[in-house]
Amino acid sequence: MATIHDVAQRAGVSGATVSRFFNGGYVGAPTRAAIEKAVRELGYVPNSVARALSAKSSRVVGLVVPSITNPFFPELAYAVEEECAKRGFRLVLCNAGGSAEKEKAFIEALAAGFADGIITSTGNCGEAYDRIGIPVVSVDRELGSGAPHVTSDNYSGGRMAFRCLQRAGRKRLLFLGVPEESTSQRRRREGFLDEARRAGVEVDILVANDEAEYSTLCDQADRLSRYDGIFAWNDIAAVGAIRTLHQAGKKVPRDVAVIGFDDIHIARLFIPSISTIAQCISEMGRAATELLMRMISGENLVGVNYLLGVELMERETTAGKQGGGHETTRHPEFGDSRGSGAARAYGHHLHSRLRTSHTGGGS
Amino acid sequence: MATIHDVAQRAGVSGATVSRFFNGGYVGAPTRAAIEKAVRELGYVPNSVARALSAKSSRVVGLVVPSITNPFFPELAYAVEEECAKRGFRLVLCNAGGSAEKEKAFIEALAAGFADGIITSTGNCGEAYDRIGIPVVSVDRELGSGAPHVTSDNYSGGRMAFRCLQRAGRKRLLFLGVPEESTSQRRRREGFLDEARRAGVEVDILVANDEAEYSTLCDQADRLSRYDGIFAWNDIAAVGAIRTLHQAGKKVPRDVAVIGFDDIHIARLFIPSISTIAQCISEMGRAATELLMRMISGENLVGVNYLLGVELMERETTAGKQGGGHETTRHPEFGDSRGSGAARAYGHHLHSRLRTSHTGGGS
DNA sequence: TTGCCATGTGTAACCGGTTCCAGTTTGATT
DNA sequence: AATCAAACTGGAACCGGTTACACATGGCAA
Repeated sequence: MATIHDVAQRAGVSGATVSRFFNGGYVGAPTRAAIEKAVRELGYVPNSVARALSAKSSRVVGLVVPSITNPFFPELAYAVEEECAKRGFRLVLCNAGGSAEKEKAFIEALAAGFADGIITSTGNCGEAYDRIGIPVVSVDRELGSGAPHVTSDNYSGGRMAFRCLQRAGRKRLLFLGVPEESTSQRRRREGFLDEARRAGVEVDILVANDEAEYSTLCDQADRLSRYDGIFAWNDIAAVGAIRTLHQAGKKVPRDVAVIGFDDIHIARLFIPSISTIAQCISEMGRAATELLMRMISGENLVGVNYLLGVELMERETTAGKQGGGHETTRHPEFGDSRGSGAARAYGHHLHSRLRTSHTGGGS
Repeated sequence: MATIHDVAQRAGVSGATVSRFFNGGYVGAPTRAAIEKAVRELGYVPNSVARALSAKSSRVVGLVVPSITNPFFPELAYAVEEECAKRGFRLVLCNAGGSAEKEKAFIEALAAGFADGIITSTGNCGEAYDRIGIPVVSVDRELGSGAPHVTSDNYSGGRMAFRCLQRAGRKRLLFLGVPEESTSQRRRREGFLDEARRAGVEVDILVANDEAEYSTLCDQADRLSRYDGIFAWNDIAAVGAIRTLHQAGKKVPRDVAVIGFDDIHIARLFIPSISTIAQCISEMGRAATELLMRMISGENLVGVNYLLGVELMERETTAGKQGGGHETTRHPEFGDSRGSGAARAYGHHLHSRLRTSHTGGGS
């Protein structure tokens, strides 16, 4: 690989001038032409590592996710990457895979000059984010520290899920979660339980082993069959539940209604199509990236948080017991409303109304 | 952030000694203790950028994918990342999103010192990989250049797909593809068509607009309904086809049988479960990484290619017209057999038999 | 005693850029 | 004509590490 000095020599100028040629400084027209020629002939591309060392900035953002096989996270990564690219940043996807050890290693590596900032959707080792010296924003999770976070209104989503199942005439309800308790899962469950309590309905909780994501929960078929309404904490779990019920000979939604959370692509395509609480994933990615960029520019955003509205996508899996429509119905019951489902599906950028909360003091 | 010089000063030694402390060289016991103490007190972590500049190696591998929302690629990324991590390399996921421009930018950035090697599953701008000076391995695609590639036996897979539909008693067959013609898609189609020709069966081809991945192909419902057997070039397309047929009031597999390709997680969970030609994604990732690592170590592997066996996973969407079993049946008709479905599902590492072909001369 | 090797440490050059500063040339202003 | 600023360029320091080399010291064999 040619270096800046090779170019300089060939063009008959100094390295400093070549550097200015690339970074915008005084360069005379003849010099400029000579450098252009040398660059072309040598196929010179500035070395990004050397540049990063000198600039003390790599223009790289690290995104730490707990899983890459749950489509929610690739969809999030897509949104973050888009927004980063717009601002000339590159995205490095780090899949912690549920291992706190791996996550810690990623954080350390990212902080060691590798990245200018971190967006994380994993909360396994919150303390590790505290003293690393580069900006951190969390999305879909809350870190213990004062790092800004972007989350959906999970609590309202939980309430919506309950009301949806109730409208479908369901009485014996179950919340289906996983062992690692994220703030997101907790909020969803609390909303669901609170709304049930208010309605005087009892709800059971089942913590399924999530070790094999996409698991069919086979060993839990009997358990699931006891209910006629299930709120799965995310869409992947909903798919697993529906599949399990199917294999146990139960019909969804006739015997059991199921509602998920996230509105990943597959929810709309599944047969029966899966009712779910939609998060605006692209907006989450956009907002998180924006916050991070502001922090990288030096702003202090401690305690600045975004809370995004969610929306009920009522599809086939929560049809009423008497049968019901097959069309998706949108119900922005609580929180702010969001853009239309069609727009989301085609990736348009929605600037949904945000609730910005300041829970801590910026200095 | 503390530098190596801060540590050196605090420990009362030179920077070179601290460097040796980290990289293994002669360091006396008392010196070692002093450095350890200083490192701990300062929370020192070596700067990876400076290290990369000096070592002329970043220990980073770039993985370029054409899409991140098709679960095949996250599953591949997972496998590659695992293998990289084992060897002390980090993975950078680059989502070209079908844009040749974006892909080119990624390649250039990766080659500019950012990465030590590239694994690509995109073939949009093959020439761009030619003169970049770092090792390149392609997976699931073939580059024009002599870069080693790891692919599944797509041709045999196409033949299996035909035989599967034929066994299910289907007569009016369709191949469902997308406009961007990858070598993978071509091989699958050719295998399918050749086997059909051999059997004296005519087959139609439909090139669906893939712009919106996960599209329901709504505008094509009439067209799809004309057939009673569809071979979708990948599982995502199969999901789209099944959904479209469902909305058009056609039953799968009663009216139309559908078979996909890849065996992504959702294929097994979908209702009806989707028959598909399984690629051993984890093995593809493992093999590609291994080849790349060998190239990074200096080996010349021009023309060394891996061809991995595929396996028919016969599920519900290709049940016979008279109805049929609901269980998955495995059919390793052509090519080498692979590990059991169960093992795959749980992510065990299979060392499937490989066919290694040498199509060019290493020097 | 001499010589040699293993061990331990510091100095300085280097990786490939960026940027401050100083110096030269040119053109416009007073 | 003298002054000054703008345009242009090179030298050298610096970013934070690694490593070749020189220089100690001490133990052991010849």
